[in-house]
Amino acid sequence: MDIPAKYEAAKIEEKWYQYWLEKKYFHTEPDSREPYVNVIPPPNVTGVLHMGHMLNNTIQDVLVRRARMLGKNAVWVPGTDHASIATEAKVVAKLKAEGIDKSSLSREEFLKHAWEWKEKHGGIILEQLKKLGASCDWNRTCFTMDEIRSDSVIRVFTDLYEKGLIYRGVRMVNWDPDAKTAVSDEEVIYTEENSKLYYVKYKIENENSYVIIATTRPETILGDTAVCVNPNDKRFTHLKGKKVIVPMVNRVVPVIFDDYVDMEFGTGCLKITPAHDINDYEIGIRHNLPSIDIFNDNGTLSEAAELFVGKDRFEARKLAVAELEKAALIEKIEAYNNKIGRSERTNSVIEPKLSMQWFLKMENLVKPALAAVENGDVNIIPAKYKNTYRHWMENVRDWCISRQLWWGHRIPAYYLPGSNEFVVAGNEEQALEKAKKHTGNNSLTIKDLRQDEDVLDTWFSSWLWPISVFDGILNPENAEFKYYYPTNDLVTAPEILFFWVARMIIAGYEYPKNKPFSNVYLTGIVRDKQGRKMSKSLNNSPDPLDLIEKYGADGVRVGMLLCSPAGGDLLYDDSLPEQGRNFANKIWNAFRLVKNWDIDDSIPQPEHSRVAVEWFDAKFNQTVTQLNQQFDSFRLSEALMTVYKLFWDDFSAWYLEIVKPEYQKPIDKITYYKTLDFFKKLSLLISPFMPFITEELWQFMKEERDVESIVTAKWPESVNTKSDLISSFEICTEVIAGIRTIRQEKNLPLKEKLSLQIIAHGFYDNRFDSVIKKLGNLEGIDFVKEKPVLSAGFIVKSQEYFIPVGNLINKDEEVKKLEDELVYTEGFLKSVIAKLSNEKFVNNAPSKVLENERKKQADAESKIAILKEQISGMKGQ
RNA sequence: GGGAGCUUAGCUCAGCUGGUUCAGAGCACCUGCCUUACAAGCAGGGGGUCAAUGGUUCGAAUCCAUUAGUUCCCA
Repeated sequence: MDIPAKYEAAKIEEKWYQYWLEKKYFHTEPDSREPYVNVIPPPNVTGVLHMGHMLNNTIQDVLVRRARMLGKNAVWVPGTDHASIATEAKVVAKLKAEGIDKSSLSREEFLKHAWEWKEKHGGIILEQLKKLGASCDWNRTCFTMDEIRSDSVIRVFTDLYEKGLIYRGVRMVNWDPDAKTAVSDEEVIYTEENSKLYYVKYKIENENSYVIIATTRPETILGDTAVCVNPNDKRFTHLKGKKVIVPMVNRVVPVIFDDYVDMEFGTGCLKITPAHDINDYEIGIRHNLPSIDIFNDNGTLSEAAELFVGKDRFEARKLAVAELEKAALIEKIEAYNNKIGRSERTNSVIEPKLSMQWFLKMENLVKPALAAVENGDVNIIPAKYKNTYRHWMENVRDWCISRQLWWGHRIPAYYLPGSNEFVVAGNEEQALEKAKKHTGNNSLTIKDLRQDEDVLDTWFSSWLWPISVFDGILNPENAEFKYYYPTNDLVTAPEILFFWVARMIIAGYEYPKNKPFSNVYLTGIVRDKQGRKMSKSLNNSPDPLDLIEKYGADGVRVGMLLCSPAGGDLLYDDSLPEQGRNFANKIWNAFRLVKNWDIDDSIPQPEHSRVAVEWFDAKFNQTVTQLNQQFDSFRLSEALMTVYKLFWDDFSAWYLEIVKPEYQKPIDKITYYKTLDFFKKLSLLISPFMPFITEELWQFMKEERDVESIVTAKWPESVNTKSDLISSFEICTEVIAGIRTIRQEKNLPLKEKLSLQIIAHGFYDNRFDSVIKKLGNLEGIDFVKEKPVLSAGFIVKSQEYFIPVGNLINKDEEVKKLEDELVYTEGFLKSVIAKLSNEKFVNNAPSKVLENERKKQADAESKIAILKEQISGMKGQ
């Protein structure tokens, strides 16, 4: 057979992926089997694959492929998220580049552009996932804004509204003046930035004195409605009942007293701007202060500011400082570091702003979701995130679900003509009916109603994802939903534990009244070698597709998994996929070796091959048991390493080397077919991690396989094995290593046959002597009573081994080696005896531990005897 | 400021109920090999006061406390 010496992933990956699709191996329908369900965390519809996706989707694919091999009806539902803010921002930017301003377009016109953009760029990421080998059921691909998903969102909104859980209210929100929308707390990133602290003089009314107030935002002085001090602050007791004059606008405002003020900060005297600071807002409510909103939605100053109207807030700050300086109202300016919140999407400085928003009451909704994680119905991996989850759920605030955008699910609230009253309904017709009933005015038409301009937060659609992908909101009784829900494993990043995971659990208990999934596997964050998060702005993220091209999808998958324990960050380096690629090459070459053997029916199976088969069979079965445990506890990195070592160390370095016939000699039939069978079974274990190369090999194994594709093959059974054989083989490997070490130390050529002489003490296990003979390249193994002259030796488990090496022996060196070992062993024995003569230890330690210590003592004592004898023997020579 | 976690070999990490899995793995490193499956390889080897201190215990990487460094979440 002609198989190239280097494995070339690029040549086969595309072929097998197409083959899997044609055969519809990834598609499932409900049947009598147990389902295994995984829904993809929907990537942004216009996004491109980054390293985080690679990690996340590799893990999902490994889980899904193994479940499929376990005989479950495994389905992985793919899809994309409309991602309101991110997508709208991209469309706005694209239009801007074409000279079109969003504000010049109607809502309908803008949405037309947005949909065009989605059609053009949407789903690229899904095509990229195919390159990775993701075994998604593509027929089930969903989009959070397709018909079923949109209708589900609207249905849920109206339902929650009718339950009294959705309300409209004025709230302080995080306003993004660039995107002109409110963003959630979670979407604001706070960082330390250099700014300035301005000490401004406020004149006390009817007095010729001032209070000094430190502020980082002098432009907001225009919105001040009070000055506040701590009631315990003795410096300001004289201000009781006084009023001060706000600079620039000369507004007279009261001095109020509130515990909130930190006496240590600044001058201990705080200006209160209820419209533009969350704490001021709360103080404002407590003290019944008016609130003056001085900003427009785009961050420029409004008419209410009186000064600098129309100027940008940062421009206004400069102007305000100049104005204050002109009036000699600035006492000093200090450099100051403070935390500035910026929008995750636009990087614009967040403006706290009072605005009318829609909210979902969370207090009661979270209760079953909190309980589910506490009682283990939903299992979070790693468990440390349970604490974080609990903390958030116990301190949950109402969810601001409206966004001032166009791309998304428009809020189904319809305002009555000339009024702020509204009805909430699933569509215009229903809204009209409700409006007529509400007003008693039957002449109303659809045109009289005005739908709310806002859309819903993106998470308000993705929180339904595990339900809505099976149409479980609109048709909760449908057969698919009943079969597939609840799903099994959710794999996602810890950063969206709250935005998404927690809310899905909430929705699960509110709608189908059942958990959305049983396990949440939180991956780490992919970082670069310096520990920095991979990001576009740092330009430190490799393009996943380049990596796949360079190392093969299998290589990249292995690379991602090798270093990613659940919840631990992954410090990415090119050496990782390289290791994966090397592994693929190793597998490839092992296969080449086996497939190129000539078989001779007439030769009997050599003894060394017979025991090797017996041993590897035991080792394989033992490893499958271990592997299953690792999978079941989501220790995927460890599982991969287990398979890696089984193939590389046990199978390639030991088993194949034992059974390998001499150059250009044929192999016996029994060993050949046994080896191919091992290869087949090893491929099965490797295939969830490396689906492409294992499929390629599978196709070469036409005679051995029972199904056409490895995708649908059965995961090997684990049977109980003789661990005795495995430990016996370990001794054999130590003996071989001992021989090899002597060969290397004495510079004995590999081709020169040596003889091994053994002084046996007690029972000598000879089961693997044929193996020792072959791999040690020995001409024979003899048992002797005394140490042969001019020989180098070693001890394994109180058996003495010697290799006669003629004059190459350096007596002094050998004696030194033995003496070193003697010193060590005597020290060891001393510590064991100390333990055993400690009465408290003997009385308290479990018998198993005691037994072990006694065995240690016996072993050490016999070893010391041997060493002493050898040393005196050497010296006597 | 409040909360949670982490610190084990040069790097990334295991170490699950305190005791033969107790100091481990992979990579990297060093030495010798182009031994006809694989140099993307083979064989051999070195390397750690388990962050520090104190405590509990017959026994601590493992449990407790304090400290230092670090990461994340919330404000």
